[in-house]
Parts: sequence; structure tokens; C-alpha cells
Amino acid sequence: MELRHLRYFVVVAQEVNFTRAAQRLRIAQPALSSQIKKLEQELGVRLFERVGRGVRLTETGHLLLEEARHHFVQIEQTVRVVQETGHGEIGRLSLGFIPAASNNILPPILREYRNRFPRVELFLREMMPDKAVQELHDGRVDVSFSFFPLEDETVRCKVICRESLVVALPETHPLASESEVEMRALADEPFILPAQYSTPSLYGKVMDICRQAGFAPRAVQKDVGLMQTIIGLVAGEIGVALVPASLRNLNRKGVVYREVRDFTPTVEMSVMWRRDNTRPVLTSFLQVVDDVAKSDQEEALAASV
Amino acid sequence: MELRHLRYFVVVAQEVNFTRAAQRLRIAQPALSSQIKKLEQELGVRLFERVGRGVRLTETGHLLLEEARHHFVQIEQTVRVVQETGHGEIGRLSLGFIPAASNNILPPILREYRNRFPRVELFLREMMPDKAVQELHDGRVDVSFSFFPLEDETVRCKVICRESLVVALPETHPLASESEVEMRALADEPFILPAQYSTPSLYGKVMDICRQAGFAPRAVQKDVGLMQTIIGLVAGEIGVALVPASLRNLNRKGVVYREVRDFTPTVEMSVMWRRDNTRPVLTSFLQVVDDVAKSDQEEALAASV
DNA sequence: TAAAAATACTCCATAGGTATTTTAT
DNA sequence: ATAAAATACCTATGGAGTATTTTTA
Repeated sequence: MELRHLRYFVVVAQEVNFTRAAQRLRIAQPALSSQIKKLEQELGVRLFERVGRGVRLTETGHLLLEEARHHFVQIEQTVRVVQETGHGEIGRLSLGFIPAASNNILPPILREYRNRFPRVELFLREMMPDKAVQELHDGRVDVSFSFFPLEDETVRCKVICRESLVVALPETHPLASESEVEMRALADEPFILPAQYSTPSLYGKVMDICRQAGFAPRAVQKDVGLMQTIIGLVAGEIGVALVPASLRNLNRKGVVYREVRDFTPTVEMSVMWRRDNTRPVLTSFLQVVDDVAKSDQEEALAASV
Repeated sequence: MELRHLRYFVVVAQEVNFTRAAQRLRIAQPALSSQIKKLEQELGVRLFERVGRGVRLTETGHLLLEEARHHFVQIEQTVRVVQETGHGEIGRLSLGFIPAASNNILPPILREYRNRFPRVELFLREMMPDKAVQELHDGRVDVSFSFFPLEDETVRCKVICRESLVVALPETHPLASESEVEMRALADEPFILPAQYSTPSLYGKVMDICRQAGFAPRAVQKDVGLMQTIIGLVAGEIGVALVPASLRNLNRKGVVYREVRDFTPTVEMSVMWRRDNTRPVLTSFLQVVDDVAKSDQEEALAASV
């Protein structure tokens, strides 16, 4: 038995007339008679009986009609759900991100994604950068956002925005009065350094910049996991720090941010996902990420002109 | 989309290997690849992805697998129910019968039918003969049992057993001492007559027999609807009556039954059903009726030898 | 390299078409 | 006499087969 037989059967049952049914199905009447006959033979049951000119459903036929209609509704439903799943329109998507991402490009990405794919259930989890990579490997998240452009055999990665690092100073600091700061002026300042293992990318950047400026930073506090904590320590006048520019969005009282005159050091925010993750929701999410990152770049470009 | 596609898909999904799946399906591997490809194209969705040697289900494929299995279970269920309905093994059957039928051939028929078709729900309704015909016409019962071999354009009828009429006498009656009664001996007896309109067959038979014996019965009571009532009146010594032999099964006290010497008058119990009633439960019921009636005749024959 | 899927083609089974007959009003 | 289904027979689409290539562990 094929669905064709049931499709034909339903139309004949509706029309109670083979000729009209054949017209609706755009096949010839004998072809239709033959298919219905096959169905009856396979089921071993009469579905129609001739009555005068024309035909009527048997009791068994009535039963099959109800059942067949039901099956078609169900199968249609399946096709729809399968297609929507396959196109990333329904499903669940888990994402991990470092706290800094929420001050940054993540909000517009989520806004746009929710807009385009409102029926995908999102699971968002804030986590430290090392954890973000781990969870990705374990398949517990589909994507991770992090300052850490890791790319290896299992993980793919794409930089979605670069932001400059700026110097965070207590507002009472002498250098706060200047509009830009020279790196060398910070050589003797106490530095607050991010965690080496959890945010390797940022830590590495900070160390590089200082080395290029000709000094090694004097760490008054190191291995600070959260940017918020770094800013808090700056506000407490414990020291200075080099942080991503988006931290300005925090508007922390008592802290000022100054650009670096001699370098324009940048840090890269990237999306990461497993190479073997072919989930449609991921594909469509990455498309949105791409689009938003592109328009973000354009905006940045426009702003800089 | 045809069921074939889903059938093939399920096997490939189970085997996660086109070659093995093709073997199980007894078709060639390229044919299978081509059908799966068609399914993917029609749905607009990837179901499998090549991974090294071999293949694995996509997320969408997993979803379709579950759904497809579900549909096959459902469709199998439908096929089974349709076949059972078509073979008269499940369903409902309504039958009407006159009270006399329950002393007669009806019990063995019902016993046999229940035995052969235990899953058919039976609706039994005792009714007067005229009503039995009416309900048949209205389609409120599928069959009626009655002393009334009516056959017309809409109703078919089959005699299932003949029984002789016997004289019912009060046990105090002078003729009760004889083993047989001559009809003419009843010429002056007060007669209890069955209802003319509700049991035309029996009434007609009684009148015929008396006429042939050379007298018209003197009715002390007429238009009695129920045989039980007639026997009750005989027991009350109101008069005598000619009744079907099966009334003996009532074992009514104070009444004796005597065969008629000169005639062997008979009355016919028949089944009736609408010509246009093609319900499978009816077909199978009539088969049982036939079988039981036949074996009943054989028994009667054996007994008479 | 070997094992599996994908291509390229060929073939034939069967869905579907045409002509006609049968059936019942 | 006519409308509809069934039958008989023919055609051709597409499902399935064979040979081969591509892919990847």
C-alpha cells in the first residue's frame, strides 16, 4: 500500500463518483478504478459498491475514509515539523558566553535572532572563557562567545568584532585629566590583571602591549576572573587596568577610560562552534551572527569617518 | 511522498548504512540512495550526512524517524481494524425477533455466532412481528426473526426452520387423554386465536387448517399477541389453541400438547434482512444462521428416523 | 587500500492512457 | 438512450539494476 492509494481513495469517497474523482486527480478514470481495485485487493475488503449509476462507500469504506483523513493530517503535521526543524525555525539552541559579551555584540545578535526565529527556544548561560570552550567540546552548548579565537580540529571559530583596549583609571588619578594616555606613562603604575587561564586572550594582549611599551606590568592584583571585578578594583583606587572599550557601557562611578595614544591595541570577540555540529538552529544562528557582525562593522566604519 | 520513501528511510536510519539497508530491503544500493535523495529533496531537508565511511542521521532525520515509526504503527492499526470490520469480526449487529423465536432456533444461533465472532457487539430486541418488519425497513435492525416469510423489493427472507403446529389443551380436557387429536374433534371447541395483524402467518395457518378440517374456529379470545398469553389462557381452561411445537419448551403447568393426526401443519420461522444491507457483520451472521439451520435440520432428520 | 556512497546509464514493471464493453437507469 | 464503471490493451514514467567513480578512514 502506498499513500497514492489512500489519496485516490479519499477523493473517490468524497466524490462518490470515479469519473469526477479522476478529473480532480487529473488521471484517467480506468487508471483510478485500477488503483482502487488494487487497494481493495490488498486489504482484502470491499470499499465501494456499485449502486445504480455510480458508487457508494461500504461500511468498511467509511471507516477507512475517516482513518485515512486522520493519517493525512498527521503526516502533513510531520512534514511541517520536519521542514521547520530542518530550516532551523523550531528547536532549541544553547549558547555560552563570557560576561563581557553581554556588554558588547551579544544583545543585538540575540535581538535579531529572536526576531527572525521567534520559535526557537534559547538557553543562555554566562560562563568563564575556559568553561565556554569545555562546554562546547562536551556538546552542552551549540555556540560560545569569548575573547579567545580558538580554532582546532573539533572547534571552528569566527571573529565577530574587534574592540580596542582602553586604560581604566580611578577618576582621581593624575592621568585622568589627559584625553589620551601614553603606555609608557603606566610603567610604574600598579596593574590589575585578568585571569591568565580563564581569559588567556586578554591576558596575553595586556602583557604584549606592556612589553612593547618597554616594561613588565607590576601586578597589584592578578587572576581576576570578571571584568566587573577589575573595574571595581580600579574604582577602589587599587590600580589601573587595560580593558575592552565596551566596559564603558557599565558606567561605573569613579572610573574613567582613556584611549592609548601610541598603540591601538584590540581584543577580538569570537563565536565558536563544533565543526561536527550540523544542527539547523546553529546554521541559522551563525547566519544571523554574520549579518549582525557585518552591519556592526559598517556602523563602526561609518562612525569613524 | 509515498510510504515507500518512509519505509526505506526507516531501514536506512536503523542500519545507518545504505549497503546493509539495501540488502535488507532487497533492492540495490544506488536505488536506495536515489529514493532517499528524492525524499530529502521533497522535504527540502537533509536527513543523513556522510561521516567518514558510512552515514549518520541528522537532527531532522532523528525527528522524522520517530514520526515515521509512529505513522507505521498507526497505519498498521488502521489496516487491521479495516480488515476486521470488512470480515465482520468487529462491529455492531442489531437484531429483532418475535418472542416465539427465543424458544426456538434463536438461542443456538446466538450461541454459535458469539462463539465464532466474539468481538461483535450484539443488540437484541424482542418485538411484535409487524414491528420487526418495520424496524428492518427503517434500518434500525440488521435482521429480524419472525413467522412471516416476507420477501419484497427491499427485504430478503430465508426460512430457517419449520415447526409443526400442535394442539394446546388444558390437562383436564377430555382429549388430553389421547396421544393424538383429530382436527374435526376440535370443531366445537372454543379457540384462542393469535393476533391477525401482528402474526399474520400463524393466524393464516390456523384458519387454513380449520377450514380444511371443515369448520371455522369459534373464537373465545382473539388477537392475542403473545404465545405465552395464549398458553396462559389454555392453562386457565378458557379454550384450546394451535401453537408451534416449540412452545412445549415453556413447560407451562396445566397445559398439554397433542399432535394433530390427520394433518401435519407447519409454521415457518424466517430471518429477514434488507437487500441493500451489505454490512459485513450481517453477511457473517447470515452465514452462521445458515450453518445452524442446516445442522438443525439434520438433527431433526436424525431424530425422525 | 578498501569500504562505503554517489553517478551514469540501462531496463522493465507498473502507473496511467485510449478504446471499448458492460451495467443499470 | 445515456451515464457511469469495468475490461482490454497499449504507452511511458520512474523505480530498480549494473558498472563505475568518488570519498575518506
